[in-house]
Amino acid sequence: MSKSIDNTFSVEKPEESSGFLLWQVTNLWQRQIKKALEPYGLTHSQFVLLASIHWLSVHQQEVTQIVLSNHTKIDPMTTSTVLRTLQQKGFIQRQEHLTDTRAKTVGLTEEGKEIIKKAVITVEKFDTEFFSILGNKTTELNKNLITLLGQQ
Amino acid sequence: MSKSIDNTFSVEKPEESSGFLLWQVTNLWQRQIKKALEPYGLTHSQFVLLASIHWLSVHQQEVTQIVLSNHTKIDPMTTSTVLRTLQQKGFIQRQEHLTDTRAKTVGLTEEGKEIIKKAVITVEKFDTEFFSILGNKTTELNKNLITLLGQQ
DNA sequence: TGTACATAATAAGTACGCATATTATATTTG
DNA sequence: CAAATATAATATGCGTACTTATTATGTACA
Repeated sequence: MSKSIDNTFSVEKPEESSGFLLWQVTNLWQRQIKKALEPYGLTHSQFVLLASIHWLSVHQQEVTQIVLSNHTKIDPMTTSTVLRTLQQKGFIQRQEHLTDTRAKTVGLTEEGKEIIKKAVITVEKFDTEFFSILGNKTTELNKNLITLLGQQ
Repeated sequence: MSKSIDNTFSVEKPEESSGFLLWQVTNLWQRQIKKALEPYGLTHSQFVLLASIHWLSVHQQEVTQIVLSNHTKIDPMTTSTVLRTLQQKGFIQRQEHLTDTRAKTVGLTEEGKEIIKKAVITVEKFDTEFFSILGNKTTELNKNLITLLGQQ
């Protein structure tokens, strides 16, 4: 009683696997946010790190690369690389940590502060638009995503 | 009536922006599926392309790189690059299209067929586990993701 | 028929995202 | 205190993911 010639796939439409959908939506979102950030000369990862530095600076004493990595879930190596780029661009400064000489304290420059404030507005606007098609289901989506993140 | 020292962010917890959540969940998923596919020596993109070639071969006459690109939403350049790797690994073969000499017809080798059948089982199992924490909310998530994909 | 436009594939280049390994320094524990 | 262990940052290298530009070929239409 085969429904099709081939039985490799357990679903008739592999396009409807959650993983495949998640991956495709993220790629779509990434592609679009990349465009939205173009005027600022920032990539998405650069934006996330700048925004997180800003956020953490307001709420925490010392912002190290590891703290940033944990907060953004960008792996430490990528964090290091991206931060160097941001330093070259003049948006952040890195100095030795006061007590832990292994660590580096990261902070925004004035230029960095200016650009991230504008970029955050752009990204928040973009995000609202991108997810607006869901209407009140957005909360539902967020809840499910948070649940999935909870798996670690 | 400021709730915090800084008002750059419109939400108190930027961690709860849909975009940021989506990106983080996808990164988590990618990291884990990478591990799940390790025994096959396949990356996720390679898996997606192999699975799509298999799927489309069963349902369509000629599978070209553009058809694959449209189906997977992997951009044409990346598709080209990844397919070359898959060819080197001996999982696919590329030959000139019968009527359109610009195009290349892509097909699985016997080895490719064997490995993708096993890999699909692994990935479907992984996906089920990864999203199982959502229980019956998975349908809800899929629906929302499909809606978002509909934006193009 | 020829010319404008579209399409398929790829070259070259930038930037993640992650794995593994290394260096330097902290911290823990016997 | 010294040895074992953990942690912070980075060098190196692979594999996407995408941009812009190029080559070659197909198609439409005046």
